[in-house]
Formats: sequence, C-alpha cells, structure tokens
Amino acid sequence: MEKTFQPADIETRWYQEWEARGYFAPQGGERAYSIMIPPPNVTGSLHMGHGFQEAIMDALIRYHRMRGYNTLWQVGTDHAGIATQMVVERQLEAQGINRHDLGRDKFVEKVWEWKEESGGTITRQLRRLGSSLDWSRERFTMDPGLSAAVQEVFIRLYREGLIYRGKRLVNWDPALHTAISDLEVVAEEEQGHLWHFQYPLAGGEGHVTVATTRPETMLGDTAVAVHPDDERYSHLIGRTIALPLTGREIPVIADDYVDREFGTGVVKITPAHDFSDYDMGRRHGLPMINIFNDDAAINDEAPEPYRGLDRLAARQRVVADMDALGLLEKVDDHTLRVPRGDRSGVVIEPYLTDQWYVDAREMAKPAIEAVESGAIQFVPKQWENTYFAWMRDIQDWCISRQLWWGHRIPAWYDESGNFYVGASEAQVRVEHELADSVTLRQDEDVLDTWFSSALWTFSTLGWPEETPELATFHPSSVLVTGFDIIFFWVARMIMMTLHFRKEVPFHTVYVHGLVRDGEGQKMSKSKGNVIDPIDLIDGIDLESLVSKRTAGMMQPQLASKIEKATRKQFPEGIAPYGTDALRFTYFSLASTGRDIKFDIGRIEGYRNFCNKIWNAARYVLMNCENQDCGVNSELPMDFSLADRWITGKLEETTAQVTRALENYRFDFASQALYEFVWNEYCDWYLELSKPVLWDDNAAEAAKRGTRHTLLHVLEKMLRLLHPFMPFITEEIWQTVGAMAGKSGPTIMLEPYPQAGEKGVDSVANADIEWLKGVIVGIRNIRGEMNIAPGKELPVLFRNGDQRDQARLGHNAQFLKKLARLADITWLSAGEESPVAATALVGELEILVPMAGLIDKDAELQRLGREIDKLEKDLSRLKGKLGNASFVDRAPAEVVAREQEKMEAQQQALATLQEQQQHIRQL
RNA sequence: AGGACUAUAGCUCAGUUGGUUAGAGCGCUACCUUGACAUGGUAGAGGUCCCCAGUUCGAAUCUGGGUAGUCCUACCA
Repeated sequence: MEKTFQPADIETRWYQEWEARGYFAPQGGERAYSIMIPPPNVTGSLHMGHGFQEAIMDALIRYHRMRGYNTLWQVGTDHAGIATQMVVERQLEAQGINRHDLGRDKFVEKVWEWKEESGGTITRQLRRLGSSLDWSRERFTMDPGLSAAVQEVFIRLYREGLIYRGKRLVNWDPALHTAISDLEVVAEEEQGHLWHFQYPLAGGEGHVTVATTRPETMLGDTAVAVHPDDERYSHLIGRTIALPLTGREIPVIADDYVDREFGTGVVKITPAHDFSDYDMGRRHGLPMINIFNDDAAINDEAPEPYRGLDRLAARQRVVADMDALGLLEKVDDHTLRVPRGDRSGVVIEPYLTDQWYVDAREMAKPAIEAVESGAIQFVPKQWENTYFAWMRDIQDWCISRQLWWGHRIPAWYDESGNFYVGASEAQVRVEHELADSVTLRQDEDVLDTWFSSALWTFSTLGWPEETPELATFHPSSVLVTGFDIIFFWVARMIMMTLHFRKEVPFHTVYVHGLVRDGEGQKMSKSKGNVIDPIDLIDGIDLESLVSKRTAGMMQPQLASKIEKATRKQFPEGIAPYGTDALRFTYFSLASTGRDIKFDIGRIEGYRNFCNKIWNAARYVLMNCENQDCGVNSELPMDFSLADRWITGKLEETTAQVTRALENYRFDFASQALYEFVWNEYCDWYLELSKPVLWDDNAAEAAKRGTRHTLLHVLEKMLRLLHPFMPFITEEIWQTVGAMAGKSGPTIMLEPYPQAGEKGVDSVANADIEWLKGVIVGIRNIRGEMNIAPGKELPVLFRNGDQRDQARLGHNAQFLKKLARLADITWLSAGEESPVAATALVGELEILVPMAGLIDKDAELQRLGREIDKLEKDLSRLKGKLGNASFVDRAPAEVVAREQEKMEAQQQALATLQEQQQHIRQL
C-alpha cells in the first residue's frame, strides 16, 4: 500500500467495476426501498447543492442495500424547457440566426442535438460522486414513455374539469416571450420613482392627483379609484376624469382596496397590466385595455405617438408629455419590489393572454390531507408549515409556455376558435366527428417542465402501464430535496400522484439546507463564487479556476472583481481531495439548519481522515498479513482488556450510526464514525496492540486474539463507513475482507453491521478509562514540564486501593509502553516518597520524581493551576449542596452525584495541597 | 405588513426529554521525524452560550420581551 491515500485512481476503477457488474440494480429482497432522484437539468452541470443531495441519497441507498432491502435508486434528467431553449437560442444567435429562421421542427431538432452533446456531463458527474444509481433504468422527461404519461394526465385532467383554458393576466416574460408561473418570478427591492400626475376632472372643475411607479401604464387606465369612506374624495365618486394624452374619459370609482394613507389616496386603475387592478376591474366591470405587444412595446390600442415605443421609452415620453401639459406634480424617489424573470432577469409584465391552467385549489385538498394525516412526513417537521401555508392559499397553476422545447399541448383548434383536447389530431376528429374539410391546428404551446416532473415518481416506473416496478417501488421511500423547491415540485408531485395513483409519491420528505460559500453567500455564476464539486475531487489550479469562473458571463464587467476574489480565496487553487472526503464533508454539514456554509477547511480535515483510515489499514495489514489471525483456526485466542474494550466501542458506534441514519442526522453519523476511527481505534487501540504484538514473550494466544480483533474491528468498521465513503472502504476491504474470512465480491453487498449482538463490556471500559487516566496524567506532567517524549521515566504509585493494584498488575506493560516508563514502583502506605510531580486518578497518586527532571517552580505553577481549578469547582459544588432547597427538592440521585463529586474533589484538593507544601519546603 | 428560522470558542458548527467541568473540526501556542500516518503525535491556551425579565432547587436548553441577521409569503399604486 502507498504511504498516503491516493484517491484518484481507485475511484474510477471501482465505480466502473460496480456498474459493469450490475451491483446498482435492485437485488431482490422482501422489503423494497426506493428513492427517485430529483431530475437535474439534462444539459446542466452539477453544483455543490446537487453534490450534497446526491451524497445523502447515496448513503441512504447504500445503507438500505446493505441491510438487504430490494433497493432502487431511480436516475434521470428533465428537459428544463426555458433554460435549455435559451441556451440553444443563444448558440443560434452567435451564428446570426434566430429560431424563427429555422422553424419549429428544425429548431427542436437542434435542441435534441444539443441534449445529446451535453447530456453526458451530468451523468458523468453523478458517477464521479460515487452515486449508486441504477443506470439501466435511466429516464428523461421527454422519453416516449414519459411523454405519453404527460399527455394522458393532461387529457384526463381536462376531461375532469381540472384543466381549463382562460384569458387571464399572467406573468409575461417579454424577453423569452412566454408566460411563467408566479414561482418563476423573483421580486427584489429596487430603487425607482413615484410619479405624481394630475388627472383633470371631465367637467373642468379641478383635478385629482394619482401616484404611479409605472407611468406608461396610464395609457391603459380605465378608472381612478378612491376609498369609499374617504371624505376628501367622496364627492368625486361617480364623476368622470378626462384621461390626459388619450382623449378617453374614465370614471372615479370607490373600492375599499384603496389605502387612504398611501400617496394621495387616489389610485389609477389599469386592469390589463396590474394584478390588483385586474381584480378591481372585474369587480367593477371596467374595460381592459391591453397597451403592450409581446415585446412589452406599446401597441396600437394606445394613441399614435406612443405606438411601437419600448416600455421604457414610452415611460419617458409619457412623463415628458405630462410635464409639458403641466400635469406632472412631482417625482419622488421610491423603493419598490420589481418582479423579474428568474431565468431572463428582465422585468416581468402582467399581460392578458390565453393560457392553460390547472385548478390547483381542488387538487390541493387531498394533498394537504396527506401531510396532515402523517401519510407524508417532512423532516425536519417545521417544513410542513411552509407547505401548508402555501397549499392553503394556492393559486391556479399556469401550465402553458410559449416555447418550442417541451411537451406540446394536446389540443387542436378549428377556424372558428373551438378547441378539442385529445391524444392526436386523428383521435380528436373521430371523437368529435369533425369532417375532413375542417382544418385543425395544434396548440403552439408546450407544458411547464414542472408539469412533467410532477409525475416523476410514477412516470419513471412505467405508468400508465401497471408495471411490476410500480407495484414494487411506488410509493417511494423518501424524497431528498432542498426547501427552495417545496412549492415548485414537492407540492405538485403530491397533488398529481394522489390524483392519479390514489397513493402518496413518497412517505418522507427529507429537506436539506442550501449550500452556500464560506461567507454564507448563495453560490451563483454572477457572483463568481461557484465551486464545481468535481474540482474539489480532482483539484484545479488557480488559472483554470479563474478562467472557469469568469468565462461566458452575462455581466462581463464583474469579471475582474471575481478574478481578484478568487485569487485571494484560493491562492494555490484547489487541492485534490477525492470523492470520499467531499462526501464526508457533506455529511458532517448536514445538520438541521437552513444554510450550509461550505468551508474549504472542513474538506481538508476529512481528506486527512481518509488518510488516517488508510494508514490504520496499513498498520493492520503489516501486522496481520501472513500471520495467524485466528480466522479459520481452532487454536485458542486470548482477548486482552483492550481487545474487549474496542469491540464494545464498535458496538456502541454501530448503534449510534444506525440511530443517526434512521433519523436523517448524517452529521451525527459522521461524527460518531470520525470519533471512533480516530480517537478510539487509532489513538488508543492500535497503540495498545503494539505492546502485545511486539512483545517476543507474549503468549501466542494473546497475539492471535489481538490480531483477530485488529482485523475484525477494521473489517466491520469499513462496512459501517461504506455508505459514507464508498471508494476507500471498498479498496481496503478487498484485502481486509478476505483476510477476515469474507468471500463476497464487494463490500457494497455485504451486510451492514447491526448493533446489539454483544453488549458493551463495562468492566473493560472502566479499566481502559483508568489506564487512559494514568497515561494522560503522566503525559501531562511530561508535556508541561518539557520532558523529552523519548525520555523514559521512573514512576511511583501511592495511595491506591486494591483495584488500582490489580489494574496496574494487568496493565503494566501497556503503561510502560504508552507512557514511556522506565519502571513502576508501588509505595506502601506511609512509605516516604521522593519529591515528585503528581497526577491523580481518583485517589491513586502517580508520582514522577523530580530529581534532575523537573523544575521546582514549574511544578509549583502547574499545581497552582490545578488547585485553582479544583477550588473554583469546589466552591460551586459547596454552594449547591449548601442550598437547602436544592437538597430537598432535587431528585436524590442528582444530590448524591453532586455529593460524590464534591468528596472526590476535596480529596484531590487535599492531596495536591499537601504536595504543594512538600515541594515548597525544598 | 404577516410568518418562519438563526444567534454557543478566532472561523464553521453540534448540544435529542432542563442537572456536562458547555463539545467537535479547522485555526492558534509549545514540544516531537518514536518501527501505520508530519494529510502525523503529545500537551496547552481560548467561551458573559446576543441582551433583559420570568418559571424552577437548578436554564445554553422552557416562557415572555428586546436587539441583530437571513429567508419566505403579501395587491401598497
């Protein structure tokens, strides 16, 4: 074995082996366990959030596979309608053409080509993370089978009256020329202005003043509203305004939506371009004047001078014209929330169009019930509130998108504007008995990508066919996802699945936090703080990292800032840490919080941890290879105290890890493993094995017992670690497993260790704690007195009881080796001791004679510190026990424990004070 | 505006039902190449558990109030 762990070559080697041998596919078993991967964008690439999520799913999957479940991890990708179409359009743009030049069919062909070209990136990355996905069942939302499911769902919902078509105000993206759902709009605060316009009364007797943040919309105003109880304006209600610039007259209406406190208390109403105005317009039967075209430029409904102007130009023109008329009263600075498309980044316009909707209100009812009843449980539970809050006030879901890439809506129109929903034009004709002379054209629009991903848990398993896979693996066991898509995806999956399957899509939703950078900033391309998980695995030099972060930016002016920050943060680039270290880092960060700050220091620590495991294995192999380890022999074995102790500790760790996994506390699991491997197995057990293995006089049975323990604890530990660190454990296990008598081909399919077969050996535990206490006491003196670590010390013991004597008797060789002792002398009661530095283990005094070794003042200082600490603690304990109400009212065992503690401390204090006196007198 | 979450060591975070000497990793200090590992070992320093009040014999933990930050929802033109 190499002296240090080198992850690079073993990782790809093992992954290929596992995949080629079909280990990832379901293996049978009575109980099924399944997870459906949240489908990433087929042409995208994995970011840290994905890496985190995949690691968690893989741990769950590997754990259950090892537990003998019939385990399926379903893999696949989605077609990401808007994002993918945007990318291809940009490619075309670079060639100076747009999609309309190509036409729909050619364009969609281009997108498929791009999908074929770039679709491998994400699956390659998933493999690098070690994800044990069943690649034989890979699905894509645009596959024929999944597309058929989408069509089936659309048609059935339409026939049930749960999908309808309507002319409504939607969120219109003027850059992408499509409607988007409210979830795809992000509203951020921005600096704007509030323009105050005077609107003259039609009779010429004065004016009212309205305030607006979007002056251009006045061209579409159809009323002015005041609050019904507002005495300032009550006389105006029912009168008429001469709307400037348009020549139209509009009424003054009363509506209690109006906030009397805001602005002037008078609101202009533009029902076709504002959501709340739209509602008011419907309440009052106002006309709706649409003044925009698809680009959000002014259309021909508006007065001639404004036609064709972009909305911003129109705004300037309107303001200038109003000013010229003397009707611009004032302009205030104003902070407002501007809605922008989360993909395009442009300002979204409320826009009146024909769209398709899902009646979400109706479908939400059973979906709420499923969570209320506990059929679906969120972990952590608090996310259920988020879910409920949204579901109980859900809006109808606009599912049509004016794109070419996606599932085309199965609806056909005739020339009189009637439409027919069905699986194909031919079927529609038959069903509706349409003559051949009737021309039909299919709806141009496609469905929201989330519409198809809402079917993901069952469409991937073959629905609408009733396949064996559906029967076995649906509902799935758990959904692992980020809280940011609870609305987008989780809620919609629950609604769709309950409706079509009459069962839940999953029993548990594990919601994890969002991975952020070391400063807590969201990782994004425009911030230039993105880390590719693969770069943490393979490493990347600084120059490549800088160019990766600054390439192809939407806002190139930020590049130099990003370059500077990157050079500062990663002056040496990023070292290669390997997949196992990356995964272990994710687990250690997977607590219940909402933000996960990714600190590069953590991964380095876990890379070191891998190396520790590697070297522990090296030690075990050096000592056990070609030796009798008691595996297949009948020869007797003696197990030392340390052997029994570490075996018990492993049991304890197994129980902790299992409990943590059952509770989705991957941070607890990783901590328990780290603690065991490093602080118990390596720091103590391996050291304690040396005196036995390296002692020529030790009995063969004892050596055999120790080798046996070394080997079997390591082997079991590897299995315990495997779901978290698949590669290093497989690599080591291949040798160690065979030596320990395992014949399976891979650790992946070995049983996961179960706790509780053997109890913890509490006697061995107490004895080892004693031993550690003695060793640490001596090391402490050595460390603080600056005695060379190699210097062998004589040590005296005094004042211990029979148990101390017995323990010393059994462990003298361990003590000598681990504390580097020359000899140990037991002083009988009352025997005079030389002047010495002292350590205490219970009542036992450990004395290191000072002659020539220890400086008097240094030892006095050290004792002083110890005594201070004891005195402080003691006064706290005395106060507590002197408090009558504590003694009376606290449980007896708590009082007794405090009492014991106090007595022990008093004893220790007395001993140390005596020593202090003794040394002072020198 | 409403709601949620967070506040613990220099940094990133644990702390499950109130009783711990309040922990871990990284970082820091000193010493050390000893036959698994310097990606290491040994020892050590470092905390007003955000603030105030309350409940309790006892609060990092429970309750109320405040401060700061993050996020989500909402029609303030």
